[in-house]
Amino acid sequence: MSQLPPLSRREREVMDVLYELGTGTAVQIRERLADPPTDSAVRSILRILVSKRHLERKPDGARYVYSPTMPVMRARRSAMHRVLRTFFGGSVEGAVSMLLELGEGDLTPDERERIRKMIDEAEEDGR
Amino acid sequence: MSQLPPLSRREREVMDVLYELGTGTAVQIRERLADPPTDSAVRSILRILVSKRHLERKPDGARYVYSPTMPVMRARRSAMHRVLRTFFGGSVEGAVSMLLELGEGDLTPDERERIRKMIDEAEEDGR
DNA sequence: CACAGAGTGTTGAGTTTTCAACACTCATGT
DNA sequence: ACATGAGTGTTGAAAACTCAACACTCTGTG
Repeated sequence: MSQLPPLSRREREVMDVLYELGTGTAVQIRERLADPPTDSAVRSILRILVSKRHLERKPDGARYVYSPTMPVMRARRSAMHRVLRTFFGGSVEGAVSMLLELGEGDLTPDERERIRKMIDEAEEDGR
Repeated sequence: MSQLPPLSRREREVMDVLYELGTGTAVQIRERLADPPTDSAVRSILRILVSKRHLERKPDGARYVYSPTMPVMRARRSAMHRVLRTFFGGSVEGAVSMLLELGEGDLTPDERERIRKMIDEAEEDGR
């Protein structure tokens, strides 16, 4: 896929936080970690992630702001693809069904309409 | 969520294989692993996963058959939920859009119809 | 029954992760 | 200028991971 070194558990957790946040400082990231380690532990992990090319960082005044090197879109695609294959045997129908179930409640009529429209469009593009 | 001990990288890979297969022996699992370790390494991991209660095993003649302790449905739900939150900010619409894109090609008109129907049903259930 | 083959269990060691403690840097306020 | 606070970097050691080597168990076949 992208040939980056694999991640340890903590590293993955940090990446998840950053994909959720888009961008963040060491402290912001620490705040979001389950069972948070110390400050310096978080920074060690961040330094490793930078060296593995999973993250990049930019100075912002006195501190650093970290962000994923892999574009969000690609990460999204690959995360969803993995879940689709692993847990739904590749069945889009099954996966959508689960999503609708999860979204039950906070799914507006508006959204539903747009989803219908997307299916229609898929119909046309579909080879 | 379910309070099981966290997984290492290899352990997660093994779990993924078993969720895809449903059930498998040490050798079957090894065959499916990327960059496969030795036989005994796989069994070490399996033993650890059993002790962590992520897997259970049943003797089947001379060998063991391993399977996840967490029901597939629950694992599916939680995997999809994580992706939805982490990569799509909770947006069902965004996630469905990605799925349709991924499924482009092998999505039959039949399936599309059933997906439409699911949305209609979600409409009624929707609180 | 013995033996070959397929599968499993255990041990111990090298490697990687994880982290606390401590030192540093840079702004800001006094 | 100096103290303070918020942020960062480095180190080294404990814990966890990964695995090869070897020993074991079971099943079927001659």
